[in-house]
Amino acid sequence: MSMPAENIDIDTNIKEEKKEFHPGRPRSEKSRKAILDATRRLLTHMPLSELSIEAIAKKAKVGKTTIYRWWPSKAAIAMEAFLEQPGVQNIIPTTATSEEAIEKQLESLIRQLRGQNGRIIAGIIAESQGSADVLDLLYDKFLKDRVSPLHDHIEKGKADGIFKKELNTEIALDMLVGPLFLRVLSGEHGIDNIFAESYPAQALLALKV
Amino acid sequence: MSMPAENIDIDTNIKEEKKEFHPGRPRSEKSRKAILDATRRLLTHMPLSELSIEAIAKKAKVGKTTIYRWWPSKAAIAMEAFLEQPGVQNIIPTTATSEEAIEKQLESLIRQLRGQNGRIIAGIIAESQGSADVLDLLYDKFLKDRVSPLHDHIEKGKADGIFKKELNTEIALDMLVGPLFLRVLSGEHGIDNIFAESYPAQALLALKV
Amino acid sequence: MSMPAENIDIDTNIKEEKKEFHPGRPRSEKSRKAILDATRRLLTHMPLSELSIEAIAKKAKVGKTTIYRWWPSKAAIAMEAFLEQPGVQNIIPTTATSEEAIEKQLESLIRQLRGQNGRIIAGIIAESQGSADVLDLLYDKFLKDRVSPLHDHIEKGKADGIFKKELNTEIALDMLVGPLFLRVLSGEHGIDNIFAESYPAQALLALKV
Amino acid sequence: MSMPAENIDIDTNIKEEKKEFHPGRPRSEKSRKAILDATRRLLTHMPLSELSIEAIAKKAKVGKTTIYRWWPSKAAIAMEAFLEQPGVQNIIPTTATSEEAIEKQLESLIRQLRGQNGRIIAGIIAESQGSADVLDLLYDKFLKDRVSPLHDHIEKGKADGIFKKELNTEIALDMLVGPLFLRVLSGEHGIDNIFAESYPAQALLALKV
DNA sequence: AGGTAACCGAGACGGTACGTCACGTCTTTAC
DNA sequence: GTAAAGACGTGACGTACCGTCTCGGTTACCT
Repeated sequence: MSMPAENIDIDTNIKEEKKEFHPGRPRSEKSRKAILDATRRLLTHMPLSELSIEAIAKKAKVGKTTIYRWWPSKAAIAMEAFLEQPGVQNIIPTTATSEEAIEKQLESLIRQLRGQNGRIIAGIIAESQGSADVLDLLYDKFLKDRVSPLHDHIEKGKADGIFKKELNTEIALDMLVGPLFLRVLSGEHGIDNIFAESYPAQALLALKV
Repeated sequence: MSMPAENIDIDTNIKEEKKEFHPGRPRSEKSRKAILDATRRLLTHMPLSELSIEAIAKKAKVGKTTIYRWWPSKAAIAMEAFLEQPGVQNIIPTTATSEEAIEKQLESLIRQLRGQNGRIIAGIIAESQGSADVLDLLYDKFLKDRVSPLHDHIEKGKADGIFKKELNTEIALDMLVGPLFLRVLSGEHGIDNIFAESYPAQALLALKV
Repeated sequence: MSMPAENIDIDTNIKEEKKEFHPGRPRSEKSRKAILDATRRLLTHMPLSELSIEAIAKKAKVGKTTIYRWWPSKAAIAMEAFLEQPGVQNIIPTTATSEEAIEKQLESLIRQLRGQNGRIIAGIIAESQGSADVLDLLYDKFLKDRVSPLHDHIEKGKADGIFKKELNTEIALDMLVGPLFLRVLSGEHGIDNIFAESYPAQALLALKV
Repeated sequence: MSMPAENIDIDTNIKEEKKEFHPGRPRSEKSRKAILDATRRLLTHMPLSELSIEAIAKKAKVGKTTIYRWWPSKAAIAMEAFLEQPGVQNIIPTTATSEEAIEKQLESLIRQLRGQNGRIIAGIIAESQGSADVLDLLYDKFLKDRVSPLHDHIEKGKADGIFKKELNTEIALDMLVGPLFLRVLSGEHGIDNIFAESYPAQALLALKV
């Protein structure tokens, strides 16, 4: 994965402690939820490319300005709507062998990318081809947490003599996740049952000596 | 690769013999070339998503109708402009071992997908997320010829005992080409020199026992 | 009526005697009829403004070039289609008093301008507002024969002491035909039964001492 | 005149008192004026039939949407541009004999329909032949106020014994205004000086006993 | 009989304008 | 200061016709 460098959000922790003074009317949580909800609903009927900010605003009964104030693009809204769903949070398994860790992570990814969810991510990948910002967003909000951990496990597996030492780790990483995204981008029959069940084991098989 | 089934054009051979009569003014080869050329030029300055049919028409000094008469979408124009370039024709190596054949084919694919060309294909993949027609186009005009041949070589390699027998051929196919497209979609630093040189060998390494 | 000056077609008489040599294939009478017929049919469904040359060509199974070769505008086609119909030929009554002649002529005009036919003439008048050629056509092919004869009868009526001497003949002429065209241009309820029956007498009433 | 029945706008008076709340950005008076002004300027160079909404938008430096938001057709824009000019407002003379009132009204109409203004109205009449909406517009915004008042004066004149009792009032009305519109539609030499000066008296002459 | 030339149908061509859609911004009142 | 509403200028969409052109093929008269 040749993705952009990390972009640590330094404010994240501070926010909790320092109650900054914000004059004026505070952001409406109701609107935020209405926007993300409308987006999710609309994306069940149409691909991200056909989704328009105006349609979201209308469905959420919200001014367009409110959307533009808080999100830079429809891909960003879709990303947030996607991540807020139950079942897409990424849980990093604490203790396990490299092999088990990779298998679990691939299973988790497959779970997150099947069906409707996969189509959202596919849409965001599509949008990213015309905008570096969306590409960064995709990496920061989705890939970083889900793909990077695999890197260390591959290295460890190689050190432990389980995986082929000659494999370039970066390329091995691509071989683990490449097929996944290829399927996600391949339309309706993307990640089918057979693939979902057999892929993690098959991927490991390729790495093993 | 879960792509649509082959769609053999039974007329292809007949076309050469049977000179069909087409009443009316014949299609202008000059315009066809001007359109593809303008498309190629414009795509060096902008991604496919920003390319407009109107801009092509203007640059090619051609009516918009002429474009719509012959191509169903800007992705189709881009595909044809891409394929017409020297160096993207797919040559299937005649005699070779499975291993060599796969290596050669991967090298060829990498050559075809580096730099500007890769960005065109990435754009077409992006467009395909909103239109099944474009997805079919991508398969019929590009993937079918370049990816399918690998399938047989994987099977042969497995039968010869060179590749791991436990590998599902379909999935192995995805593992060969998935990383390639992942890089192509990853932006500027997509297929770099290191990847280009080491990938074919690395991919084979994963398949081998 | 302030219409353009006469435009005598000097060839008209000559044509009959002098059989000019026309090399090449002669004009197709079949096509001519098909075009006028298609035009008439289409004009029952749509106003002249919505009629397109392409629609005529398609309906008449004729090349567009054939139409453009023989007619300068769709108004000209409509005019010819209109005039070719039975019942619109103008017959000048031979002997009569001024009063009778005017009455007959107005009755004839009303007959020619009622219903569907009126809508065609209304369309041609509309087209004439953007093109002097169509205005000339309207005068030469339609108005000249039907309206000018009234001029002399008005003068004669004034001389005979039947009509008001103070009336300007030109203006009186406009007063005779103005209301007719006003109705024709007034849409669906243009020339209704009441108007059709009472107008000639009413118009004469206005002129009489 | 067989025009649609009156369509009294009952809200007119209320509008002044009741300040209706209109959420959102208010209509731009600047754009409205720019559009009407551009239309007026363009119509001095070309007939209404050649005027395009796009040309207006370009000249007025305004989006096409802004035009379509407020006007249903180019005829409607032309009508508004026409009516907003000084000198085309219709002033109904308060006290006068039927004869004087008709004469004044005809003089006023002639003033409003001479030259450039007449060509605009002619264009609108032309457009109305393809669209009932434009025909209604022509009646509601122009004819109703200017032609209908004549109706009552004709009746009164007949009752007073000044005008011929046998005249059908509707037809008499057409005889008063028919010649006017006939001239307006007759092109460049439409309403000339001779007509303008003599017509009102001539028209009355036709009605009088 | 063959040559010549204008005709014919079909339909592609470069254009212009259509009316619609969505963009991202701006301008209003209300909270 | 944020929010809903919706008008604004912009630009691209895909379509309909315009009037012209370019084909192969037809139909007459004149050598």
